[in-house]
Amino acid sequence: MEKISLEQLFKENNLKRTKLRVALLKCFIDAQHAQSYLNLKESLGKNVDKSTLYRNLSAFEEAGIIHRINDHSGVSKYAFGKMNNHIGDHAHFVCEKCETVYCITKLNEAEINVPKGFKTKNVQTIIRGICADC
Amino acid sequence: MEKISLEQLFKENNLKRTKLRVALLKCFIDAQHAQSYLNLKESLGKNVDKSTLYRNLSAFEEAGIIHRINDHSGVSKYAFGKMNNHIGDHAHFVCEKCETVYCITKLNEAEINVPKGFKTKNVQTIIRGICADC
DNA sequence: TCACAAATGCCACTGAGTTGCATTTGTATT
DNA sequence: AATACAAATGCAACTCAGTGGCATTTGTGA
Repeated sequence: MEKISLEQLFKENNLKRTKLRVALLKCFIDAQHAQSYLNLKESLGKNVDKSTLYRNLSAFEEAGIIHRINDHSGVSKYAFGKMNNHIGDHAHFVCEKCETVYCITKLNEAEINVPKGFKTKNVQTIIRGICADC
Repeated sequence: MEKISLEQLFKENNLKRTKLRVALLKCFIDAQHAQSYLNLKESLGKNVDKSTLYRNLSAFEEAGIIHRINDHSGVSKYAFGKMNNHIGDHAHFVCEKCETVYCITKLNEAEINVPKGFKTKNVQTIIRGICADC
């Protein structure tokens, strides 16, 4: 767990330091798991605007501050840190009981046999199972 | 490519043989790639009812005749055959240019390091890249 | 403190997928 | 073949995640 300077994050990415953004980043830093729009809205208080929140999530994602996770639940989840697009570098574990999404790093590289003529750019892996808490 | 008896499929799964279902199954048998709701509607003619089509897709999925694929595009795609839920058994290749989804079988087993206390049930893999046709 | 782009809030919209319900159709039985 | 009943269909209205337009507000650099 390394220390993060919010001010630096904003500066580096040409993002204005608004109250919502500070609160939002804190949510991500505090969160040990991936957060959905609803999780975040809950944490931030009910009076957060949907569009604004989604726009900030997109902005943060574009800046590489967070990454979006599709866990096949139908709602996107977001987690702190840049999604590394190299093969076998980043996987997501979805608990079938509590639906919590964990980011799993340093997954062994999987040798993927794609047919001739196909070019692999990146591989995303969803592992379903039961987490340690359940 | 093995021969498939439609009648048998219907019988085995207690599904009534309706015109739409026959046509729908033919779409899947003919299709070399995964099909979205819109693809199927296109193939079947515009006057197909949305609910009915979706209900049939669910019925076929439940019967194990087709499987649903989440390729992270926001729309589900469906392909003939049962999705095998064993680790490393079935992956999907999504072309970044034409958005076609290919089912890739016999992918080498990936050794997944999940943290202690986590129990893996199945692994789904999405490979993004460029297909042979693009 | 001024000026302006960027961010916000509100509202209406899109698009995938679902649900309730009345009508129709496939099939098993007489 | 006629019947009877469950299953399938068609239609309309709905849910829910996420987006887009636009007027207002706010952060920041000059």
